[in-house]
Amino acid sequence: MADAVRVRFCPSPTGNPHVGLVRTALFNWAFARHHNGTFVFRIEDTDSARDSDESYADLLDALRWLHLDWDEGPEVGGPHAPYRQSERSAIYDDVARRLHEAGLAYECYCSAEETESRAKAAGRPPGYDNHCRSLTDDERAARRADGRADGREPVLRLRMPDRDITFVDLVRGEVTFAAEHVPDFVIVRANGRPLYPLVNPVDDALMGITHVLRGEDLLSSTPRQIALHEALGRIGVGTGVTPEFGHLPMVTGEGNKKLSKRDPTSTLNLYRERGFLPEGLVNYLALLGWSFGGDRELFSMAEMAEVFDIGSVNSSAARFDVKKCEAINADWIRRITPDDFADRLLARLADDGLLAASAPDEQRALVRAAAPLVQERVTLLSEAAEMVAFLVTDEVALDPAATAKTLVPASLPTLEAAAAALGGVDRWETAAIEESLRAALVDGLGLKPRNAFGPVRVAVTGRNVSPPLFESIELLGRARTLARLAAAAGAALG
RNA sequence: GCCCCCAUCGUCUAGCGGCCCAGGACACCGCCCUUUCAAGGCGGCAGCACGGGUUCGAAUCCCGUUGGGGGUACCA
Repeated sequence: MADAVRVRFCPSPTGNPHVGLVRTALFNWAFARHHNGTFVFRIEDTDSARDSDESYADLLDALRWLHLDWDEGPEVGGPHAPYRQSERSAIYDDVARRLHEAGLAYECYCSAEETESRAKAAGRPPGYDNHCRSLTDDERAARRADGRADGREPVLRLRMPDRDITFVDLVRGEVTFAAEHVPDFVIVRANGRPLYPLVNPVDDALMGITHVLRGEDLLSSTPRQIALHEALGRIGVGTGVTPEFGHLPMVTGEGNKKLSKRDPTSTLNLYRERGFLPEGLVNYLALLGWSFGGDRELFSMAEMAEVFDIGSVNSSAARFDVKKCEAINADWIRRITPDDFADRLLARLADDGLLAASAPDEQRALVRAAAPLVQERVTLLSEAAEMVAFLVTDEVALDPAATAKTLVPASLPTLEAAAAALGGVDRWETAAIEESLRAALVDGLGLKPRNAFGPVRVAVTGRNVSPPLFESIELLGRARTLARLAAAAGAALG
């Protein structure tokens, strides 16, 4: 199993997870599952100034909610634990020391100002000029003495090979960076703390990662990582095999800019709060840069994993379209079983504080009975909850806009006639309810159905939008229905 | 500035030389159904960025232009 696929998802715990991050996790997950490989989850928390435990917890919670299960990583462990880089500093210190001793990395005292002024003086574009790379021992000692005198500690830079670096990107094909455009880069800060360009490849090497699938924003850092992998191979860290790289297209927002954690519309939690199903969100995200084939757009994660092929991933950026995401979610709401939907609706009601934990079983039963009626007419779980809320309260909350428009003095006769008709219904069931209401309002008062049932709907459900009216009335029961009709009549009078 | 990547309807995409005067989905616009909202049905609008090649033949291959994006940190 030497060539078993091992991929990783390695976010840094800063801020809220966003949908672009989720897409990267999803593609890694699908790739691993497709190849019966291993999906490693690693936390890159090497920047103590920006990392937070809260964000770390959010990350785990997010992956769990999305059903992106990991084989190795936080809370599940694995042969390469620990999986939080903040707990691996001894490893990085050791590797950095060995790279230095092997002459593959060197100390550099150049400040940013020095580097900049040298570039300007030489008429070169900004960037490090490998100044300290080829110092003689004497010169190096002098730099060190100078630095110490100024109270400065050196950074450690990796020595880049003097050749162009070409690699075959899994989604883009061959990519080449000329040697002169990739200067020696810092792998350890002056304060001794390792940097991402070091720890990321070190852990990939140590954890036996075979394929690196990440965002296109990291494409130009690839030659540095390849150089580092080669250096690691030389000092015997890891397998000595450089992983293959695949750069996923950016997920963009308005203005076609890369989605950032600061963009509120990109925050995963926003979609959770709005009542997206994880299946719907994931399904939509899969469509960003990849397609199932055969004009098919609706599929489960398992189905995706079956056919996922990194080579067929698009190379151009994709815009996150909330409308389309909602449409896919709506399809998913219709796709899950009625029982499943009812369970999630109940959970949502509880989360929204609309259904107390102590609520009687009859209320839960009412919601279950109403669930199929709303399952085919909502886009989000939050809408469904709003739509059935009238069933689990004694007094319905009348929507002000609906009330102002519909519960007007002119609708008084309608409400009274409806109450009278419903009071006389023998068998309290949908068909009889509809029959009596039609007879009283449409035939009796000569109203158009639209005008006849509008006030009744608002009176009973509190809103203009509700589950089908007659079914709703049946579920609500006679007593509560009549009470609401009476209350609405009062509201109609002002 | 320099480096790298990208380019099919408004958006996501199918298309990997002839099956395409370009297919699907979302959005949008009509109509039907209808107790609201949906769902469903039918129809419509709309695209190969531009210019050169290669070829009997190009959305598909090559070059250039333009446009967009990413990177250029002692962040990740």
